[in-house]
Amino acid sequence: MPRDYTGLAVSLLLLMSKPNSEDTQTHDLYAVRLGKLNAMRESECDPFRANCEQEHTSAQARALYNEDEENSPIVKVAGRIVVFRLMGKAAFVKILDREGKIQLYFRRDEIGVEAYNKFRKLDIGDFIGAEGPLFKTKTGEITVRVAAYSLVAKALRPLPEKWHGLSDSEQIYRQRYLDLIVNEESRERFRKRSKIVSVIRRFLDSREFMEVETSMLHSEFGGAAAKPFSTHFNALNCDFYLRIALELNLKRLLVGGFDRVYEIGRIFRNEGVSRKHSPEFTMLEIYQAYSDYRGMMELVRSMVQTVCQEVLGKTEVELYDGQTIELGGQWREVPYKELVIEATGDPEWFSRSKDEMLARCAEMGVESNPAQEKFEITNDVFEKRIEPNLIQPTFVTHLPRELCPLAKLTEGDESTIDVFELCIGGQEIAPAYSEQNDPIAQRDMFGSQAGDDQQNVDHDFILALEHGMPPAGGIGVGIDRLVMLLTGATNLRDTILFPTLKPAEKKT
RNA sequence: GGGUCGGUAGCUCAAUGGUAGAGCAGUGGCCUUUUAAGCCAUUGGUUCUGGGUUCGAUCCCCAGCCGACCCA
Repeated sequence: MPRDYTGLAVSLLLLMSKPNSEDTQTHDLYAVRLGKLNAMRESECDPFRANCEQEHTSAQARALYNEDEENSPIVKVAGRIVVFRLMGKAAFVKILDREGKIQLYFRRDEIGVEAYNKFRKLDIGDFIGAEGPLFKTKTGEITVRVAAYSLVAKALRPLPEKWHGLSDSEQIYRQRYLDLIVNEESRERFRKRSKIVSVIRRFLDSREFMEVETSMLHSEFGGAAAKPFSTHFNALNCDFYLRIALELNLKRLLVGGFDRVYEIGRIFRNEGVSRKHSPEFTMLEIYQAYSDYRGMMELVRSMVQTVCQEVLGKTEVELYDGQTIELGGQWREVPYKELVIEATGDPEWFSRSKDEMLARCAEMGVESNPAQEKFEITNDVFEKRIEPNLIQPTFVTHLPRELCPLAKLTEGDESTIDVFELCIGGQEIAPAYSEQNDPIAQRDMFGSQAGDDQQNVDHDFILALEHGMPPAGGIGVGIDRLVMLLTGATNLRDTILFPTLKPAEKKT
């Protein structure tokens, strides 16, 4: 008994509307394929088989080839048809599996007339399994000479164009699966992303860090300066925020005695989207007790070098604009103030008045809002004139204390904090601190930052600090940006499988 | 949020103020080592949506939707 009455009904409709289906043709690609599917069902050939053995991936099969073709091993492969070249009584087909493509050669005199005629009706996009010995074609391509095959899953929709792939960025994001099928560089980029994350885990595990998962729903938002998304918890009848950082919970774990913790997780910031910003993105935060920002320098350098070496096989990265970044060896280290003085050409910059700073900004073509504080104006200079030029890996150290309320002050210079910002390829990749563990200083810092709005002070976090937190170094690494760097992607969304988009208009 | 550009066949793209075209995909035929296979024939369109100008708009104008890029 047919399970799919809808399919049956549609096929009946098709039969009724196309009495001479032999010589009429329909232009609707979906209907054509649905017709083939129903014809298969009628001939007791299941177009969606329960399973199919894939004994060899495309790469494994190819590796089994040897020159003695007479005694070639039999391989069993399975995948989606992406190339279909029919040449009368023989055909070349390429299938795509998780490791790539492999070519299959079908001959009518080898698989039999009946099987061959069924084979001819297959479509690009269908999944098949096939087995047979290996041989090399005239042009030297290792190919499976198919002895037997079976359709395992029918595709009812056509794939995008085989040569140009999918180029409409909207469709690439909305129907990522199509992008992954037809755009090899995209497939490769996401494989690399996965590998990057797994190497990071192995690296941190080898240094005895413990991976944790902390809550995403927060009743206070903190740990960063960003606007949160809000949501509502019905059962508790209260509002929550989606987390904007991992920081405060991980430090609570330091208080709790987990000396080395990290979390790789999604965080959410209710701000604009751009080439470098996404409302949800993946953050790695690492906290190590009995360390400080200098310890984090060694950690992150070693981690990035390990990841790069294992994922790319070298420590050199090429940017999309042709520039080369060398990630090997030691990295440059330079204080923030030094870079600002260099960029403004003013050794007395930090003792200038606000008006003098604004005047210099105007000269340099840096737009700055006069309502801002001096440290904010200075940071405009940093973000617009300095950061974009930090192509080779650079630790920018000793930022002004106002820029981060959660770090320790530098001994001997209370205007700066014990932090660095790692910049590579003109982008901020990772900020790291000697974490503030003095609850009194932390409360003061929150207070001065929050101003009159005391609601922004996370009292529960202060309470945790009051129980004592060991000295620690902490670092946050933007995974998406690291992936951008290592894959040469020009856009953050190209590193995110399903980037946030407005819902498409509903079509029926 | 502001500016610029784009939306045409399933996909990649042309074109025009006067009945919208190609390549790929599809369909039918030829073809037993192809490499974007080839050859012959052929189907396929709410030109994003809604207004306006016009005898006539896919094209010009306005608004909207969606996206990309740049700026904030």
